[in-house]
Amino acid sequence: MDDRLRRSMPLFSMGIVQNLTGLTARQIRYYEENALIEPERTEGNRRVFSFNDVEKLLDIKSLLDEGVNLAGIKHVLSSKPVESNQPLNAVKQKKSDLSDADLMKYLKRELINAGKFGDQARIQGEFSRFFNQK
Amino acid sequence: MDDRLRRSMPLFSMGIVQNLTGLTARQIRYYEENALIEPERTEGNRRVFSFNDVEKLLDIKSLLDEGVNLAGIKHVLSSKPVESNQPLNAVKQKKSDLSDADLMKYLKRELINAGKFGDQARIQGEFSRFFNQK
DNA sequence: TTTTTCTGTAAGAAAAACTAACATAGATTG
DNA sequence: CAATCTATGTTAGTTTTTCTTACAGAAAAA
Repeated sequence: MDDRLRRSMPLFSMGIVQNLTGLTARQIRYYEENALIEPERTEGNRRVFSFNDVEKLLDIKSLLDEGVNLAGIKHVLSSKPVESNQPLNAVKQKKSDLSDADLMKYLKRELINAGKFGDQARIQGEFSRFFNQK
Repeated sequence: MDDRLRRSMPLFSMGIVQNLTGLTARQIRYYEENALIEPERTEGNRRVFSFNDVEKLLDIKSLLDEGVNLAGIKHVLSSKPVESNQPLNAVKQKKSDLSDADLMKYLKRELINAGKFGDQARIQGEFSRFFNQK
């Protein structure tokens, strides 16, 4: 639960994600169009990506490099060890009587265990993916 | 080292940081103006904040809540990495341009918060700092 | 060959972010 | 007390970033 929330928290803007992944905006939007990712939106309709999204984009990238097409990638991703494919909205639904502010507090509280990020045990996790790009 | 890179990596746009910290853009810019943080810039001059920046902003926020002024906060932040090991004299030396009152506030705060900041945060890493705010 | 897939590019619009300037309540200082 | 300083709000005008939509084309698939 903690993990799912943390990973689906909207954090990164389009520009950042382009830098992080090396993908173009066009590609990223196309993958969204094909339901491979579901970034949140700001009030003004700007995309905001989560760890989950970025991680998926990196997966997509490397699978594309291997010659897998989008249809194949979609299958690979959907059969991936769950963690969380759920966008924040799904969580929001469950807590439907919470205001956004309350949800924020809730998230922050729930994310106490985010220290896992630094753990050796999670060396395959998203952080190493972000920062050990080759 | 790897850690330092990660923590100083530019990741977050202004809007995200406002959400993450609850501070206004005006405040954030003002703190930068006063050299409390040094976010990177995009080619187009937009700020891009690191984990470090966000963490500092959260520190600033909670110190402000405690009544410490920016001058005091500046000193607290600059001495933070070694806060618990630093002998009083060294602190006093470093803070020679602080008024006695400010120094008093600073010291009091250090005592009161001896455990709040450092320990848990140091163990769990920056993420818990982000999301464990109250 | 024809169609589909994936990405590029361009145009126009809107959001987000920037700087600079002025305003001000609450502290601090003389 | 008056003057100044601090920290933040607000507004205006500008620039950057992002958005959608549409058209184009190479490569792969049918």
